Amino acid sequence: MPLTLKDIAKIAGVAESTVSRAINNKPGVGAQTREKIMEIVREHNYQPNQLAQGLAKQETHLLALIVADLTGPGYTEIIKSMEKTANRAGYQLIICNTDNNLAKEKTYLNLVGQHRVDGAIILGGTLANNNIMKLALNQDDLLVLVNCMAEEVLIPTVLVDNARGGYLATVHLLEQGLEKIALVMGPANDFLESEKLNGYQQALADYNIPFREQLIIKTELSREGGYNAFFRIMKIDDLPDGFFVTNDLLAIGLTEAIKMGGYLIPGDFAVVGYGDSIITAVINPALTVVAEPLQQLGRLAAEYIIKLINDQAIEEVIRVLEPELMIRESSSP
Amino acid sequence: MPLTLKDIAKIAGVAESTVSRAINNKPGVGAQTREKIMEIVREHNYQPNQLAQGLAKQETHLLALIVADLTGPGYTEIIKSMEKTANRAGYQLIICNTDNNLAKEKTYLNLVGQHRVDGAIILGGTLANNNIMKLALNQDDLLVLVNCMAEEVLIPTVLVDNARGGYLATVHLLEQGLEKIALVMGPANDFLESEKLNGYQQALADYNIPFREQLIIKTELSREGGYNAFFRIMKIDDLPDGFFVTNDLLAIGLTEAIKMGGYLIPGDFAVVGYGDSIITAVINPALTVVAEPLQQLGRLAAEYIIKLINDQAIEEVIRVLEPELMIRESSSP
DNA sequence: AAATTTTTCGCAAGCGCTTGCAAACTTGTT
DNA sequence: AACAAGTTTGCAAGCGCTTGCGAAAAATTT
Repeated sequence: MPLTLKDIAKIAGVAESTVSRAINNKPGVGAQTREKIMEIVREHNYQPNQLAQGLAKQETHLLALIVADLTGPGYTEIIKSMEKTANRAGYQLIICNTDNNLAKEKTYLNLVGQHRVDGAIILGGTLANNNIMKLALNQDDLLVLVNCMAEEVLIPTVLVDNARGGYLATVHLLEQGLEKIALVMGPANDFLESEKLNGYQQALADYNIPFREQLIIKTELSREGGYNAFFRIMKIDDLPDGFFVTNDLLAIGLTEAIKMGGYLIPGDFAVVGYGDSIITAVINPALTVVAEPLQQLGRLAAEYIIKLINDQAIEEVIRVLEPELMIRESSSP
Repeated sequence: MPLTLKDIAKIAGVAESTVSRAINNKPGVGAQTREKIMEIVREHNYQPNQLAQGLAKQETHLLALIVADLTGPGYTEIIKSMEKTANRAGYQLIICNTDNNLAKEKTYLNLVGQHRVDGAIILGGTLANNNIMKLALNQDDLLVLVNCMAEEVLIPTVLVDNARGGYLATVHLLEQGLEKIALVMGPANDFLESEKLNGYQQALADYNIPFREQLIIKTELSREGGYNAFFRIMKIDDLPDGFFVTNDLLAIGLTEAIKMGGYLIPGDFAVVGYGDSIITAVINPALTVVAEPLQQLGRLAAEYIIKLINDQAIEEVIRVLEPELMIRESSSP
């Protein structure tokens, strides 16, 4: 079994408290004493027991990362940068994949209450606008939201301006001279999705193109959803000339369907996707997309929660990042 | 601040020890006392402080997931199932992304020594065959390896039979009547990669096809690597008629290069990839691949480490799973 | 050289929980 | 009714660390 503080103290011939202060380089230890202690610590490769440390200081240096589905688009990129930032500040991330399962969500949210973690980050999903949140808030747990929105309550949040993203995508298509732009999106009860719709509508308005309900296809966020969406839209009278697709899986399905129908991209239909996942880059043709600053999302989220833990002020409680249009083949003139 | 055991004890009018025993449903508590206590616990929504619990019991119920790069192919799928299994057994996973950085690797491996976690899982990467491992082993830390191999030392490991995978892929191409099969792979110092090469050679031997060194292209595991590999191989005298590519990024680059060169897949060149990532499924043409049982990998790894922690026996210290060939368009006759 | 300030260090309590052991209480047996 | 055997409960120590406070030692002042 490993050495304890007490052991080191005995070896050094000083009190535990002195060793503790030396290690955490706190004042109140003489220079030579400190050096002697540190020497012994190095020599024996002593590692403080973080559990005991945590208990004494009432902190775990652990953060819960609550996410509905780890395999979500771009999540690993976000998480990587989150982990990096957290780690630099001495925090670890623990994975909480909820599978959209209410019971698991509750359990995980409880980690904060159990003093298992110092704070939690909720990444994506619809958990945030759930009534669970209120429970969590009662016990003034520390939370940060990433790429999702809480209703009613105000929680520090980092997200991308999806309305802007929708606007950029739509304007881009309009600028190509297209006027009949279809929007293929996920369920509208998802805040992120409805924002994209807003951006789309705003763009149409700015270009004086009338909004046509027919051109909006709401479907599940999957490849099949995208595939079927195309054939659904091909049944309307006045066919579209361009597509704005709000999700990479949808985009894959849609492009497959278009090609299956014998049409050309961007010749017959221009397509703009959302999210700069590798997938949208490798399909043929490479998709023009609205790209999100994934690393920044992760970094900011980590910074926010750490600030919260350390009682530091947060500049903007709702931090909105700008998306960017990446023009590739699927929408070239 | 939340309630403690002491508070509950006071409310119930019993000793702390009794509450503790009741909560952990240990024997030695009368039925009615237990019920009364549990009632109070529920009513006040008491949650034991896991830090204190851990300190007293000398366990954290935390597992370190050490991975070189979270965005690795199929990793999220593995991790998801790992997390699920661990969670069912009451363990949490903490993310340790090393970025192939030696210092970070050391730090993370130390987590075990610091009593920060009960055990660690190393996923992929080349950390395992590093000399760091010996350090880790000194202190009889609990480790499990997934999709990587340790040299010299024997550590419980779960991996896919990559030789078999290479064999399956090559035989499949041979069965299509092809005889000049190029192998595009990553660095051969990676055990997984060299195993695939072994399988490839075995297949050739079984079909009495002479092995030609020229047909082996070793490159970095990236899209560019795959792209360049094609043009490198097109310089040899006797051109190949099929490709076995050991990595999805390589495969993307390679197929791009082939198409760029004006060739058809599978008409001019059949291609078989490795790893059933969504990427290989969505590119055109959809790639025939050797698929790995990702979920099983994750589940077994979690089971292994938990067994180790609980001093239970592990059936097979090196557990080898079977890959499977998924035939799609890129290799159809 | 004495008195004062400053620095260095150790004592002991405490963080919230578990657990061995002994005390108190049941129950059953003769 | 008395005692053995078993059950239920509480006491107290301990897990490894931090930290406020007072004592001892060193440095500074007069």
